Amino acid sequence: MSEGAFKRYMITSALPYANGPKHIGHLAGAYIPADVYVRYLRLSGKDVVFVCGSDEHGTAIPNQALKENTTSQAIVDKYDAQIRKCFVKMGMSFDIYHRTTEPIHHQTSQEIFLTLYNKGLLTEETSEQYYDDEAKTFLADRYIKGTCPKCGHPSAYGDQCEKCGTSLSSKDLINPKSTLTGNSPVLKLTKHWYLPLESYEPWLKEWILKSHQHDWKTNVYGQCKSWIDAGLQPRAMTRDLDWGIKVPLPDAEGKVLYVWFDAPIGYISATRALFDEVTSGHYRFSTPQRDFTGSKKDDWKTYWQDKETKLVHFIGKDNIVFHCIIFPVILHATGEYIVPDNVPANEFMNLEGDKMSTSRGWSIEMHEYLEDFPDKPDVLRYALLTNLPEAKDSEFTWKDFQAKNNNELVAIFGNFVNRAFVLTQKFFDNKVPALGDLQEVDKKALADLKLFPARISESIETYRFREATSGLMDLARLGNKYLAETEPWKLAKTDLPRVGTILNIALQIAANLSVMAEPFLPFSASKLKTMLNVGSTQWHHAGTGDLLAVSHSLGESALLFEKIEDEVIEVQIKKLFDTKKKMELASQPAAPAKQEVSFDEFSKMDIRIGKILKAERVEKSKKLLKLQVDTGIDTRTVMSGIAEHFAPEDIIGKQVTILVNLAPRKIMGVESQGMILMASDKDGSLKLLSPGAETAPGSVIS
RNA sequence: GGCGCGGUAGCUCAGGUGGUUAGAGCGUUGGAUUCAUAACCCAAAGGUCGGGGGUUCAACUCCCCCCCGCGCUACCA
Repeated sequence: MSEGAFKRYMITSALPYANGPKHIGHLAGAYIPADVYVRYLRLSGKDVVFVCGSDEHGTAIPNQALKENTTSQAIVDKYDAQIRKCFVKMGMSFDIYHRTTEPIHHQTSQEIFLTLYNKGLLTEETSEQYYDDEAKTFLADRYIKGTCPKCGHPSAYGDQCEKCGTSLSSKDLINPKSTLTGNSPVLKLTKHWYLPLESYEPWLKEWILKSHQHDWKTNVYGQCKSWIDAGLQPRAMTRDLDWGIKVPLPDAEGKVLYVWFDAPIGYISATRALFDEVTSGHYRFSTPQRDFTGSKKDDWKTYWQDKETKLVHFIGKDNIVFHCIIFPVILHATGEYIVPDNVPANEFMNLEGDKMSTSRGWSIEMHEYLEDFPDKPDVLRYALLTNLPEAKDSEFTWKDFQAKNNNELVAIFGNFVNRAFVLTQKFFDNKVPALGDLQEVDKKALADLKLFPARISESIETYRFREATSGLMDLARLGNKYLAETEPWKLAKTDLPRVGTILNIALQIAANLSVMAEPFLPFSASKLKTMLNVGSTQWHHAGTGDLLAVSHSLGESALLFEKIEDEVIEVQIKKLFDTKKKMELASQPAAPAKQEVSFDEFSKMDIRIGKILKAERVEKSKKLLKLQVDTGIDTRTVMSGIAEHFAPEDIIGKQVTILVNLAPRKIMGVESQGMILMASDKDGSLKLLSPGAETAPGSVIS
């Protein structure tokens, strides 16, 4: 459908899962592009509602609560607050940021579930599933490990063996264990309600494969086609869990709606909550970005049920099936709702050569960035926008971030604006000078300027945000080039009116930048408007050379962007590696157990407390220290490979554990008579084993 | 394993339906300039478009095979 066919826009960004902090990859995937799109639509005078909210159900929430030793509610409260705050600081212009734990969402989800149920569109099925008695919960396949029946790999997951690649069902596993408690789970009967996706295949084929073949992105279309061609299966819409939305049926005790059933409905609930709040005046979650005066409580329906509404979901590629197949089928099946016009899913953004992962400590989390760069949300927006993973996975590096800031935002955009301001202050008392006769170069600049709004619009409307962003920067380039060609600073002494004409045009370009930058760099655009002493201007006014009237007084000038020094970037890179190392230490499993030994074998070892009397480096050796140790029995020489971990002077006088009856051995020409015992930490560092309190040398360890 | 998306200059990436000398930004080198946050402006160098076959007057683009990365399948944007 063409743009003109729609009366209003309903825009959603993927609901972030409130089980942990979100990182810049999430911003690049579903948030910044959506915000640019929405800000552009608003500037263009379109009727648009933009919603998001925290996704707070699902099994991972109680699991995270277990990990942090708290309640599920506390987990979602914590991360909802954190994510919410970060989005505000990043300039995300949601009309509402809601929560799926809110009653209105429970109500909406249950209503939709019941609509499907009452229409007879859900099927009931009873099956056996593994149950963990101690955790009192049914176990998803991912939470069961056991021996692979094919290759014998001892820790295959319930859904697939990672060693041989066979896809499994948890019931195939030999000796299954719950990953939550380590217990052997038991099989229990349980009833669930399924959505028979396969019966919507004809409709999906018509809707996606035929009507959206050319306007959906290839990655999205291909993924959908793959699902549809493979043949769809019934999918359970309920789960056995005590955290979530109760299944609204009499015989459904202890069952909740599947999180992927309720989460997308969160978009609808959020819209409902928005209109509740703007009509009642009680603002809890909404931050309306436009005037909703005259709206009615029921207006949310227009945005979700009227065919003239254009619905667009911004998501990451991992969510494609839910937003393109399952949720649309739910919406379609109700017979009441519209389905998305487009789902411009992005691929993933990598970081410094590796996948982003919060659990592996390899990410830049929103709150961390904002703590370190509190006044630079636009710089991150820009760095992400110019490198969005629109067609394939992309790569974020700190050096690139610095270069984008220093070479583009500062050197091209900020610098152009500054040049125009400084010259105007110098020669025209900070007032917009009059426009005289136009020369070829002026006409050319104005003609070029005129092309920008349409060019950038075109990119945004076809979801090419990277291209749109570079279009904006090209406008600043145009400004710089214009100044370089006209060289007003040379003419000041001979032809001031001519200088006025040039600066008038330069300032008009700056004013255009303040309008067209708004979707991309909202904070800087607003700062620039203050500098120009102008209010907001609609998109369709841009492209002209009369945004500023002659003699209009400019406001106080300031630098729009500032350089980021090398040291600042080095700190960030170091921080990244430090965090990664910390997480590795915390998550690395211990080495597997060694073979069993008998007590007799163990008691052959003569392990004692000793005291280091002397320690010196061994020449020509990097690793060895030559130690004199008081073993209680005697004083003996021990060669120990610890020179990379301890300085000799630091360990003199330390009590250690020593194996005294190890066969002597010549090392670097010196006979070593025993072995100092060490703990080798996960990062490879060594730790001395000392008694908890001063102990007499020679004390036997058993 | 099956399926999907990618593999294009030193780096990060564009190249909708095959059509003149394959593009941008950054980086590099050279020039010009000094109003400006040592910034801007101009120019050049730099690519057997992952590898191999095929279709065609013509292939980065279409088809087949192989290699590599990522994703989905299997609740992280």
